[in-house]
Amino acid sequence: MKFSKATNYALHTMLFLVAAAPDKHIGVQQLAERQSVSPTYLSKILTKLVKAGMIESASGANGGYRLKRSWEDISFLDIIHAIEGTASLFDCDFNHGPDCLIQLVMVEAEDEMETYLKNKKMSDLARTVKLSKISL
Amino acid sequence: MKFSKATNYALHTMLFLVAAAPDKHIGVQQLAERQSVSPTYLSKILTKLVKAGMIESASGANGGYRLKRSWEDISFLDIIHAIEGTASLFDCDFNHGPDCLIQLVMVEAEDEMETYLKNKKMSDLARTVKLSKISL
DNA sequence: GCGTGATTACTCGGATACAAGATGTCCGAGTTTGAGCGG
DNA sequence: CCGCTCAAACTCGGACATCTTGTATCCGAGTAATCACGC
Repeated sequence: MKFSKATNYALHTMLFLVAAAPDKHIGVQQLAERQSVSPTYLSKILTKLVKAGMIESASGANGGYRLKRSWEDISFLDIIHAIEGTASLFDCDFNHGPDCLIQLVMVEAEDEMETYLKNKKMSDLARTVKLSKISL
Repeated sequence: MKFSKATNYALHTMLFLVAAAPDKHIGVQQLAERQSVSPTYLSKILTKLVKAGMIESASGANGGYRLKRSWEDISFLDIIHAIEGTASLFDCDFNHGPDCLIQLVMVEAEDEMETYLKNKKMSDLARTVKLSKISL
């Protein structure tokens, strides 16, 4: 039970894009270098974000990744779901029927976390970054 | 990012003990049979709960597991922590210094879930079970 | 100067390798209960 | 009826096998910009 490193990479990449370059194409190499990951691996992760519609990629020289138009509303939850999938964190696959009390509690708990993450927008965070000049 | 099956087994076992037999020793075989797990594997899981001080084991004939005296206050979180460990779900192990904004958000989100789970006591759930006669 | 082709700098996607953790099994050792047996 | 021994039922813990998943690399293919060259 841990968030994967891939999620960490995705979150940091998105925060960087939102805070530093909302409209420019940034090459995977540059993005990977900041986080000490191999470019090919990061590319795999970012492909998921592309499929989720948050960013778009341009191939060829001077290519790279760029935010899509509607990036203002992207939340932490969006990114996490894109990387980790949307499946429930807990499944009681016994045959108690669908109303396993434990399952209900766990799903509730998960919802608590998710609503928090849903309300945390990347753009809010980016504003904080700019104000306090924190390095990414 | 998923809760392990072991957590599921642990939660169900605890709920069963609290709801059905708060003071008797129950053999691992019987507990394992209910959940279609091998007894040796379940025993490994329950050992963790023993070390966490929630239940105690008695060896020998008619042995088994039994709740400890102070079982009234056991929460979901206690059990989950005993099985999954108490480490944070997310760690940004870059060298941004300790105040990585993303890390802060994720820890906050985790706290949301944990406080919910901390307030869900097993004994509350057991009461519901008895009232509604739901099968475990 | 202008089109055309080659080169370069990129991303994309599949195949593959590797490591770690979750899951599950096996077996020997220790422990308690209870039955059997002899005095 | 009492006490001793022994077998049975049980848990404990370590060692091991297996499976899945996360992490990462490699490479061939495709694509867009740019450069070079010939007309």
